Amino acid sequence: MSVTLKTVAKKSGYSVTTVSRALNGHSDVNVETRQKIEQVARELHYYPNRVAQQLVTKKANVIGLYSLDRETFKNQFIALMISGMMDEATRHDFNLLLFTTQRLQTAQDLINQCTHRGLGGAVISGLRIDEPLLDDLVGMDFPTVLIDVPLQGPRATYVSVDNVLGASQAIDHLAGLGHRQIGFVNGHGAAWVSQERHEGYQRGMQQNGLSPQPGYVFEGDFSKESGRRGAERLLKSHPELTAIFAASDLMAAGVLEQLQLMGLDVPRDISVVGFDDQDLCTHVTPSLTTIRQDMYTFGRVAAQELIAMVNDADYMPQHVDLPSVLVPRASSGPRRTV
Amino acid sequence: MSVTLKTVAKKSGYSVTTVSRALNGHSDVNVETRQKIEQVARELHYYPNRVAQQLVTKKANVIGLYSLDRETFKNQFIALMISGMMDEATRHDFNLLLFTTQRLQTAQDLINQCTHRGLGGAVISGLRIDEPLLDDLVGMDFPTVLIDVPLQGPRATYVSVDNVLGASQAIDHLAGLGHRQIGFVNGHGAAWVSQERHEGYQRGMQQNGLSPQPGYVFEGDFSKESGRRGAERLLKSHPELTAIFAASDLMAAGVLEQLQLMGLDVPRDISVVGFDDQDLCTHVTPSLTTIRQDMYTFGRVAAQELIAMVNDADYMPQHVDLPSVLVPRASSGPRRTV
DNA sequence: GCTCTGATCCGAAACGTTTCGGATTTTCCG
DNA sequence: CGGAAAATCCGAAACGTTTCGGATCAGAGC
Repeated sequence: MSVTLKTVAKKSGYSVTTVSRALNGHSDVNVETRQKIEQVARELHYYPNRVAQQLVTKKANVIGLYSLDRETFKNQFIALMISGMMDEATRHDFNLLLFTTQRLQTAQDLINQCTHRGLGGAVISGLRIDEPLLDDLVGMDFPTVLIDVPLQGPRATYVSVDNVLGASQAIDHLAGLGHRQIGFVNGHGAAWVSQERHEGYQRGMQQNGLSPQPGYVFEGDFSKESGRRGAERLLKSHPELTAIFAASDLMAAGVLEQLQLMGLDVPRDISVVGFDDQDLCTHVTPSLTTIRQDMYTFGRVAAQELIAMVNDADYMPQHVDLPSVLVPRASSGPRRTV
Repeated sequence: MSVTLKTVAKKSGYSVTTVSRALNGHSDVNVETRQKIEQVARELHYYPNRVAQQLVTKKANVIGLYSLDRETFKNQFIALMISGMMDEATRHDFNLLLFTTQRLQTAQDLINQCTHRGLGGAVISGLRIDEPLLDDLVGMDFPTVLIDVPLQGPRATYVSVDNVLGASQAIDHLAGLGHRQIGFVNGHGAAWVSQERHEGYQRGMQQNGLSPQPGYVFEGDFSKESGRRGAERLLKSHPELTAIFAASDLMAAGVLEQLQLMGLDVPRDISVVGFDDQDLCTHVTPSLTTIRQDMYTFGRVAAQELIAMVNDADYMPQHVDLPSVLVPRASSGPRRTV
């Protein structure tokens, strides 16, 4: 059968206890003994049974990623995040468990589910800002890291970029190119990042001495189609616009498509800036100027904070704002001088 | 603390054994007793501890996805597959574990690692065809499903599309549009799909009465950059080409870029067909005609076969060839009549 | 010589579940 | 009514690990 501590004990002539302590680096075992045991363990290809380990220590070396929005699986957002979490998890010898849920239960149920699946903590992605569960979550004694939803507690934190800053960087960039009438295609209001990016848009406009008119803002839903609709609507009612900032690359791609459909040349007639820096930025023509957020690092940092919490009950989790950087490409250019 | 079988037993007045059997639907427990116990369990919010369950039953309700090629995390390939696996896993009340490994060990080591992490079986993605581990894998008594690498055994199978057919569909499409000189930008030879698609290219040419010249084939590496190089090289040495088939969408995007750089109009001067049907097909201009393979279903089917193997030691795993379908878009058109 | 200390090892209990084998009670049938 | 069969329940062992509380022994200090 499989090789267990008992097998190693029998072969090496020591007791199960000693073998365990030797392999775990405890101090009360002779150095020669330890070496002999390690030797035998290696020969026998011994791996500790994580399940048994977990059962007794109750320290679950497992973290989970709870994804509430299945749509995100269609873009590379989630894949890069998973990639980052995985690297961090293997570095700490943790396992990474994945799951989704359609309908949400109470915070307590969610945590019960996690606990009994053996999770030590969870990263939750795709929560809506109006989720009632959110308020309860902060009080729970279960390590949690949220993605792009603000929450701070003794056992909970979140990671995001400074979306206000990111959006204002986009506006700074456009204003620097001479644009004064800048439209904004936002994501849906249930996402926290939408609120933040909207504020960033406003602040950016003001900082550059421009007046953000309410009519310059269109609320989309992060889909490409909504980007198209946004561009159409904004330009129909405000033909004076010379630039559009979209709160996601996908929507920006829709904007580009629609503008070209309307016979406008980007960036000669009108500039476009997106948000995220997904691969599609370089596939689209013209290539898309955007605000980059590094999703791989999102995953790493989230996993890092989570693991720190799991390993140390007293660890005070830190909120991390990752940097957002402007990536200039071909879709933005100087304002056309009439 | 946490509520266990013992808690329920004490509260309900029955023994741990009976509670366990009641909750698991065994027949030797009175229907009234069962109801009473279920009632108590519900009141107490009892969830069985999966870890303890796993330890004793040894039936691990956990499957894993082993990803060997980190690059795939950059495209949506893997995300969709994960999504499909997840749905199938939750449907069967299985957990989904994720991990990668940089360097490969022996098949035995790999399986040991999996087993001791509590995995009941694994989906392996990104294996190279020349991987020495591959030969050993077929003999192992560990449920395995490979993605896009052929392997059949009592405890192993693979899922893929019929890549020969897929590629020949692309050629049929182009030949049907009147093209006779069709170039081929392939992926690297270490991928099984490359060999298959190459054969499909040849077969497609022959079926349509065309002679596949060796010089019409360029070996890339699935990257966009290699698609650009491929287009450049092929057209420099064979300017008579009126169509190019690329073995992935990403390479096709590179081909498109290069062609436009060379002043050629797609599809007026030259047609392009890709493979995969990733989202970028619709972001690129002109939108990309391609051979669609449904990665979400890849994941579902892979998980399905795997779970069947885990649940039933006698289950004979089936190889599944998913359908490939041509998705005509704007990048392919009739051959230009001179 | 006697206790004390430190080094080294081990037995047994515990984690929460399933299951084997048996115990007890009830029902059924000739 | 006797006994077999069925229904219902339970004790104890097992899964593989960690850890608590010793046990043993050598050497040190007096």
